[in-house]
Amino acid sequence: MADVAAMAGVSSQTVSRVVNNRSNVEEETRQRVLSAMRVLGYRPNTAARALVTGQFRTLGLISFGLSSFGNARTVDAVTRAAQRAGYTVNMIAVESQTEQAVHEAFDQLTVQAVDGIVLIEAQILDTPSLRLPPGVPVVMADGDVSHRHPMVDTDQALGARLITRHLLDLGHETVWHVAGPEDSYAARRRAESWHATLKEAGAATPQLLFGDWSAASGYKAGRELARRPGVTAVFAANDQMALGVMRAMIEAGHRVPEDVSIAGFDDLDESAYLSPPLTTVRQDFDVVAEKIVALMIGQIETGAAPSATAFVAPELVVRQSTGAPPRT
Amino acid sequence: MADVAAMAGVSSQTVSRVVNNRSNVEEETRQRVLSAMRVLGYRPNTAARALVTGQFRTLGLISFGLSSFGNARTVDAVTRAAQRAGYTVNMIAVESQTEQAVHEAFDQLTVQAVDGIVLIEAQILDTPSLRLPPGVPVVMADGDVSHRHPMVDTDQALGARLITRHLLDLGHETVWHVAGPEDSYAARRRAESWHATLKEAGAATPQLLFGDWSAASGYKAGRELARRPGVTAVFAANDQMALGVMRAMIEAGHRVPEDVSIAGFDDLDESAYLSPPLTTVRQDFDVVAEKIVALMIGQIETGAAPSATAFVAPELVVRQSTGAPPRT
DNA sequence: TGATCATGTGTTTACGTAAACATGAAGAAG
DNA sequence: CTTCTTCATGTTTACGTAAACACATGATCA
Repeated sequence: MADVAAMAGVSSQTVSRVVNNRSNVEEETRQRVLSAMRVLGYRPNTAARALVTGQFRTLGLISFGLSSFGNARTVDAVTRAAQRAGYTVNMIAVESQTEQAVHEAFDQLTVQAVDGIVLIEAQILDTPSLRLPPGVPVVMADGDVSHRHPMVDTDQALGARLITRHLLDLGHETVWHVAGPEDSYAARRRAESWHATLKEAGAATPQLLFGDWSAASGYKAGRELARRPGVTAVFAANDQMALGVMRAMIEAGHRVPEDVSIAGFDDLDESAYLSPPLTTVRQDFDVVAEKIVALMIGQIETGAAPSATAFVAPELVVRQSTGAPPRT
Repeated sequence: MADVAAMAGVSSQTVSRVVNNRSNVEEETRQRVLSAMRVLGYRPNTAARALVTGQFRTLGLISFGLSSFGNARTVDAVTRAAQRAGYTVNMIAVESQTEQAVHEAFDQLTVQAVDGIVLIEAQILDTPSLRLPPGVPVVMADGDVSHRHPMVDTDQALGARLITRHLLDLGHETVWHVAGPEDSYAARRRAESWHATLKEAGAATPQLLFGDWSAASGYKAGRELARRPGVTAVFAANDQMALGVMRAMIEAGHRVPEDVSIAGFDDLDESAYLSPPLTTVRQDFDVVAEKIVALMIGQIETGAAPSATAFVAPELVVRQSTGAPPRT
């Protein structure tokens, strides 16, 4: 910076003003500084800048890994949204979903310089015990509404209702559900809404099965369901598990959708090309990410901590894995 | 830090020594400082530390998005490997795969403070024109061997050979190939190896089809192949495209694998649960990531720029989507 | 015994930037 | 014509840390 200043024949403070686009610099001087910057290949030193401003223009992102499609899409979308807002994303993948691990991640991020933290796919943690570093804004991309941090999420309840109603409307007497892990808010909300929708419709509420979002766990649940007579409709809490259920059903000799209808949740890019193509609920991850980043930046720049909660509506996508129940 | 020093009755320099685990601090003093740190909730300021050391303990990661499974797995694995090595990862998702965009990403990362840059899924760029900022180590996770940067990758050629040989050994006269995009090194290497393997075996070398890694593009290619008589074996350059090909074949009334064998590349978690389960080649992303990070950190800490290239062997996974050709 | 050395600690300084304050010149208002 | 503004720019300082150097103290060696 000193070199640039010398070359342009101004003080370093003027260079700083040009770099930060301050108004009170004469156009001619600005040009002189800019060309000196170009010639010398000047790059501002983020560390020094952060030291003096206390801002890093970086968001911390804590997630539980990218193997689940939903997480990967959310991480991707948040990263892009943050970039558009001029922020960089510092990602931390937490191995196990324990409070201890999340805690360490927070520590690492606040030690590492971030202006705010986005927590994705929050498992159900004893959050009061998570003494988060004060002063660091947090936004959750899943989690309990009662948290003292703003939260943005797909309207899981609406999605589950849409898919359950769709199956009931096709004439199925009831709908079985393969839920996500018990300690996931998203999984819980989907399951609760499925249950409520069945009750509203006066349908029986079959026993819940649990998976861990993976196709393997869906397959396991599917084998159990395949053995059970009278199962004509299954709603899996995500597409990966739906895929596993479908495989198990087909292996057991059931036809989809003639003998059993199967629906998922997420709408992977691949889901339209499964055999048969999967009926599912599409989440708009981009909109969720936009809102997360907007809330985040609002908090960072105003200092306020709005306790806002935003839900984004998902959309039912009917394909060929669901149909009318077999006539008995 | 000054507060901690005052509380422990030492100089700030001694606190610094404790924080950095220097040897020459008396045990008793160390304990006094540590407890003062705990009491005051002291967190070192990364910006100040980086300013004075010139190190950020952060890796920049440039990728073209997480929608392709291979990328997502690589990003995930690199992040975890970096974390184990005490580094944080700063992720940048490049929208379009142009030199311009990659260039901007580099700029953003060097302005943002990183010690090194990992470039994933490098498209074929006119790299000489990419005047990368000097002094910042770069490791590529795909790309041309001739680059002046170290590269780590799965042995694409071996993988393609394994799968092509597998299909030939089953008795197929030849194997069709749906390649990834033309400007991808990985896609090109897989296609070249497929071609060479066919030639070695004296088999015909059918016309190449191209996709863009997505299931949709695989479906499109599959519809074309389904119309063509005599296609008994298809090797798609990744599992997502294989899925699309499979769907197209099934829609066209071909049975898999009785009429046509289909194989992929990557081994998604889901691939074992497709109908039928997909024969594919498993890449060991974790090992690739480990090597990337090791090379990266080696460069950062020694300052040397080894022009190393490491290939990680993939593994053939035979499932039910491939079988003997139909008897004519 | 004195010189040399290792060890634990303190003091001073530099890192690169932006905020706060200071200055001088040109224009506006009275 | 004076005084007050406004604007463009320069000067000084602070941010929090670690490196470099300095200084005691006690141990080790010839």
